[in-house]
Amino acid sequence: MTISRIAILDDDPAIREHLTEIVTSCPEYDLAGSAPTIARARDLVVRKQPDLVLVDVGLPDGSGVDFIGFVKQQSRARVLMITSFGDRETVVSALEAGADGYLLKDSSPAVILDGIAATLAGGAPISPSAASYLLERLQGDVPQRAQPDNPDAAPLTAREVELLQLFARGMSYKEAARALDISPLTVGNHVKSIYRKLAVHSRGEAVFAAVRQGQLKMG
Amino acid sequence: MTISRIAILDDDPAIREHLTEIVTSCPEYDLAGSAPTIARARDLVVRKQPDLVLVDVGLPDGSGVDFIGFVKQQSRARVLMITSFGDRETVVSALEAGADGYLLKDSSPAVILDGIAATLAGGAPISPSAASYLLERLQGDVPQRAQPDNPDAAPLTAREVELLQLFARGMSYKEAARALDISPLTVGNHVKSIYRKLAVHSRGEAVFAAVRQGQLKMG
DNA sequence: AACGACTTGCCATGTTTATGGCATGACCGG
DNA sequence: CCGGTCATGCCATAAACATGGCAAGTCGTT
Repeated sequence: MTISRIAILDDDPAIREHLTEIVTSCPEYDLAGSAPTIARARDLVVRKQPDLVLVDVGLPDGSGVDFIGFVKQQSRARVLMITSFGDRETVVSALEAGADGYLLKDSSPAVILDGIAATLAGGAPISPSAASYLLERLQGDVPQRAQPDNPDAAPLTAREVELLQLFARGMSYKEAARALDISPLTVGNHVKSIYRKLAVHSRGEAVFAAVRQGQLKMG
Repeated sequence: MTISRIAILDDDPAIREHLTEIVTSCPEYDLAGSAPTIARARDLVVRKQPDLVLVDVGLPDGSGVDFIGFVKQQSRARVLMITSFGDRETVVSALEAGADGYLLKDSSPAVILDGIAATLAGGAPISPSAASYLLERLQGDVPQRAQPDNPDAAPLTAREVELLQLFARGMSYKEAARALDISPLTVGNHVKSIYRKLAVHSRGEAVFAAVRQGQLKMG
């Protein structure tokens, strides 16, 4: 594993130093540079092409959020927000802009190091209080259809899902049977199971129910 | 601050014990109970009304994901997933179903304790590798697979969509006809139009195609 | 070894679909 | 006013489907 090169964007000298220490204390990270302003950070990113940029939000010459887009456009660097701004607006807009993680500044050095490692590994470290805004979105979009719970609960078997896919693509019993190399009569039996599990009585209803429950994906 | 009461749902006795130790080692948490199956966990949640439930995904009698809805419906407990299932599908569906956090089982006891505290405090602890799936959604801006566009492009009429909805809910021609107060024979004519427009030959295929094209919504 | 599940196979019967063609009235844009 | 689309209606038929019951072999779990 090669050494990862990290850049820092924060206007507070004390915090820059703090982050610098955290980064350089780790043998597998080098500091590619640190900048107090977005303007200088642009330079840094373009010239040094770091692997990861730690970004604050409140900068003298603008918001760190606006800087994210630049980074993503000009390099392949990952972006980890480390800031004290924990409001919904900032969190969501930063992540929408392409940030790969969002840590609050009260995070311990250990958490920050973990976060850096996770980001470089393709993960997305997000402080719990920030993540809750994400969930609001996700859950808000989907108004919670809680199923009335079939008594005969419904995990379809692989075979059954396979059949539903064929039906969704328009196959008849006979065609599906040929596709799976089984008897059309067996297809009928699988269909019985599917109908029982989904509590339905036709292929149209079954396909719909399966899609709704996420047991049948579209491609 | 009163003591928080926590319940555990996990089929592995060793893990139950592990989590029990973590929870009870902390003076501000009590163990409200632990269950190896969804069935027993339902009981637990209803009777003890814990403040937080730690839930695994792979249970003998179903997926922990399906259990989330029950918890949310029957109590005000928060739900923290602690599982080794880190795949996109599971993560997203769990969080959509209402989970308040998602930690992978390789998390250290300290991380789990932090996660429990954060969840009870209204936060949403999410392991970085799981959170990356959330960001995909947010940043992906819904990539919207572009359709190859049928030559006989297909805006279904209101009537046709109406019919498809009834089919998706399992109605036969006759039933749909009664529901719409038209002749079953007319239903057949609408079906012909639908099939032509969607280029399909069965209700199953039609429902699937319509859902995929966003012309048929689920509810 | 026994139990449950998934998968496979068959029979039989009544119902429903899929698809062709043909026709009327309403309505809208050119 | 004419052409097109929409919604409505009817006839007919071969094919496919929905559903019941029955059974054997392979699993993994108990």
